Amino acid sequence: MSRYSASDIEGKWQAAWDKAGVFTAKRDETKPKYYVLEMFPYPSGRIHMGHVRNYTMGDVVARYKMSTGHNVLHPMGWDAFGMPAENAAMASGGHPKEWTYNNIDVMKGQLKPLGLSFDWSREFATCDPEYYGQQQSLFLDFLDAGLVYRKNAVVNWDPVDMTVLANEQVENGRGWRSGAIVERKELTQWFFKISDHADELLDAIDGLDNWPAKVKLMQSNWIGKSRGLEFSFDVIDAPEGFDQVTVYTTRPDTLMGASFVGISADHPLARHLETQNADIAAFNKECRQMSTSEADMEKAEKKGFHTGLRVRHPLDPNWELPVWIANFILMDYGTGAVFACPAHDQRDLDFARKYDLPVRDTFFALDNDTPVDHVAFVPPKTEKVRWVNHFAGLDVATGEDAINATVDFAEKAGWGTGVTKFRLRDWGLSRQRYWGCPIPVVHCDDCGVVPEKKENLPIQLPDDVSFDKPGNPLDRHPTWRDCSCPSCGKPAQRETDTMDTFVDSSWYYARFTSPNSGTPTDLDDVKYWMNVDQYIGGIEHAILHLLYSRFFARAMQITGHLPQTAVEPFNALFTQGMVTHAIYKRENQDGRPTYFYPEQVELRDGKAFLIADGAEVDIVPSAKMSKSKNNVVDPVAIIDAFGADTARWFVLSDSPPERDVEWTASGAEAAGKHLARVYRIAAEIAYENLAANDQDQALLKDMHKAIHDVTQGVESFGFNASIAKLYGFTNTLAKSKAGSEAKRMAARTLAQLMSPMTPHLSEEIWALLGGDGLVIQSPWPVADPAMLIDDEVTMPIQVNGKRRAEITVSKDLPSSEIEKIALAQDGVVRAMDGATPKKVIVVPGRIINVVV
RNA sequence: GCCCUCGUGGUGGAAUGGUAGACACAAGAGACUUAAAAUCUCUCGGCUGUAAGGCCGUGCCGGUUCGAGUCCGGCCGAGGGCACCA
Repeated sequence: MSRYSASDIEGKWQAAWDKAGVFTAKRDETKPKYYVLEMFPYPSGRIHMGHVRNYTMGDVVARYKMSTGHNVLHPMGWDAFGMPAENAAMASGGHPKEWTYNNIDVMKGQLKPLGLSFDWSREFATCDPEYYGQQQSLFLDFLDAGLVYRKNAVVNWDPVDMTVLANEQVENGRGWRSGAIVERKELTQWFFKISDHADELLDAIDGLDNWPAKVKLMQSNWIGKSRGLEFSFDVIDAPEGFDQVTVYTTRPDTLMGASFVGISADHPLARHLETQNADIAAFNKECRQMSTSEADMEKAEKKGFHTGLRVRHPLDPNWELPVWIANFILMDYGTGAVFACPAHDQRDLDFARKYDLPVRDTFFALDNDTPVDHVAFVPPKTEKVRWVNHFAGLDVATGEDAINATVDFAEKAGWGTGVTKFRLRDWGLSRQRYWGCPIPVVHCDDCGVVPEKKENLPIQLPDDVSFDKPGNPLDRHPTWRDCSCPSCGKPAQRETDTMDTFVDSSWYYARFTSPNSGTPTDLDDVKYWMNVDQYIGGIEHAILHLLYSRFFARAMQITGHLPQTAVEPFNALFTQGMVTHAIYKRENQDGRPTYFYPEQVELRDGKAFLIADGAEVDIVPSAKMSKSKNNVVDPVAIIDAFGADTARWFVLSDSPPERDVEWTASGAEAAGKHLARVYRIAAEIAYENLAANDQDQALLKDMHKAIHDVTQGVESFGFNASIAKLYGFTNTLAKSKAGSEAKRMAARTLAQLMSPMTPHLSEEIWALLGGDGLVIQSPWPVADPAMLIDDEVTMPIQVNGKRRAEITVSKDLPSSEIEKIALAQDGVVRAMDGATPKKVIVVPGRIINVVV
């Protein structure tokens, strides 16, 4: 009997699957289709544990669905545009294209040995001209349908490198290369009109039954529908054209607590004032010297500048409020102006205290005049509150009524309007970078912005570009921009901006259904395959990627690229947790950190020491694995040492799939040992002589329980639970009596139940035990419900909630009998200490609780 | 700062409101072996007790309940997202 050797069997079975063509998806109207998709990877260079975890989970689902009679589509491709390729080109002088395709080769070579059930015939990379050409075609259709438009928007601008920076390239307000203080700069950019669909995208969340609740909540919050009041303050001694300042508030009930009006530094009034007043100009400039990241803005010190202007309170013409420019007010949300109520908003309160502005109480206790001192006090929807308003005096109402009453009053009096607003902003897709999909439009002196003709697509990226200086090389390419106007034919210039890489990943799922189609999608194919039945990916994509994809599905439906039935792209979503690892770092003298790889570090007594110099380094526990932090772990070593099945089994074991998992090196070896044990047990069974017709009932019962539990685990993404049951079933099998037909059948069933997780080993032992054909093509075993019921149940007995004894009784025994037996138990009698029970709770089959 | 999530033995984790710690890892003891590896068996939350048993225990404080790891409120800590990282 030979030892288990992964390297001997894994290649063999992968070849067998290829030969049988089991993973090549073809339309087949006679079978139910099942489309399982994992978020495709960015080709960063090497696969990491997160990829292995993600694709193994998808593979389990895909293989399980194949076994249950589905026609499965399980494709794989590459999200291949993006900044790292340009960064690499700048750092080491290569070309982004070469870097990207090399990485794809390497990573595909690393993925292949895992034996994943991908239909590789559908593979594409988003940087393939065939793909981004179709994306340009989609863009033109969206443009035609009014789903895209141009407007000004701010970007992070590095004044030294003269280039646009991504938020991640801004470090403490400075450009990552030049170290220059970053400025905000306005550029004309392209936008998708996602906000037109805000309400619908929000409403449709309710129908996403198989999405995680937290993702739905995050999306809802992100879309951020709010009801509020929009109204204007009259400006006293207003500058020409600025008679009023319009504000939006979701808390009109706090209007009597107003203490000042705040406007954004980008507000038209602020922009006007800075032309009149150098101090205001300086303050606004300071406000604009801030990253565009919302987190940075919110964390920055709250600062303001009194404009000297005053406005009249709408409820009291004699009440004047000062107008301040404040650095925390976003021009992009609402009207770019707010009224501040420091009594009920922490940020307003901080601001008021800093600049010595009044704090006016608006809410009071029901029975006395004590103000509600809670700064973030939101009146409860259903309970009544006492609050100050100027149209009805001190009044009592529920919070909701208070808000509605103010809106009603404002509308009737004619100084305000109840409006619905969304936090969701339109999606800016323009990027001033080379390695992305060119936006297929032309700028003509006579005709303005003109869409490129479809027959000229794809507009391909030029290969002869240099990355020796920062900025977009398309801008400085000698000839690429030159073209003729698609409308008038005169010499014109191409747009040099490329598309946000989120565009690429917003429709790839549809392209996988017909990757070679001459149009973005083939209608027959999308009708058959869409929607994605199960989408699996990282929780870090919970908002942007998923929301953009949902928008794209709608836009593609409007433009006829998806059928009416495919409004939502993903029927079910599973968000896996991240693979995390400690970060080892050391602060340099200039304050910037240096990161070290795990293998450069030695761990002693919970501290980390750099092997090179023996000195201690800082440990940041449990952070997302990230290339830039050097805390990635390479799974290839594990695959090489133990085989694919071990790596797969290992990443599925122990941790619940949705939870983050801290990577530790131990454990892979144990997984390998277990698989070797399974092989050994199966091989022993295969060579046993069969005794006559021996039915091992206990073994069969456990087999049916295993079928039930493993199936349930796989169906509900409880892979760790499935594996725990498989361990238990393996132990039962190992200890069961040799030579029974039942044992052989149980071993074959074990092979089937393990096959989604360890497909190679399963094929091997399936064949060893005389299974028919390939295990991947065998129908999934079905549990016999009769075998799942135990005749006897063990029930704990509690006295006042503390466990004192347990009894084993027939499952059909009436509660009154159970109660009698329970009360007679030694432990129960002792705990009751002579008292008579007040109450005895018997939960049949579960527990008995005696209350004394 | 805002939105979201998580917190259980030495470790990963299990537990439809019903026996907390399943299943594993690590550790310890033993069997086999000349020896080692491999394999197999046993022990394994803390305190206490010869034992039977008892007390404590799911980040902290409080609440609901016959019964709370689970539900509710408030804290503390860690992680993810915050629109140009993918």
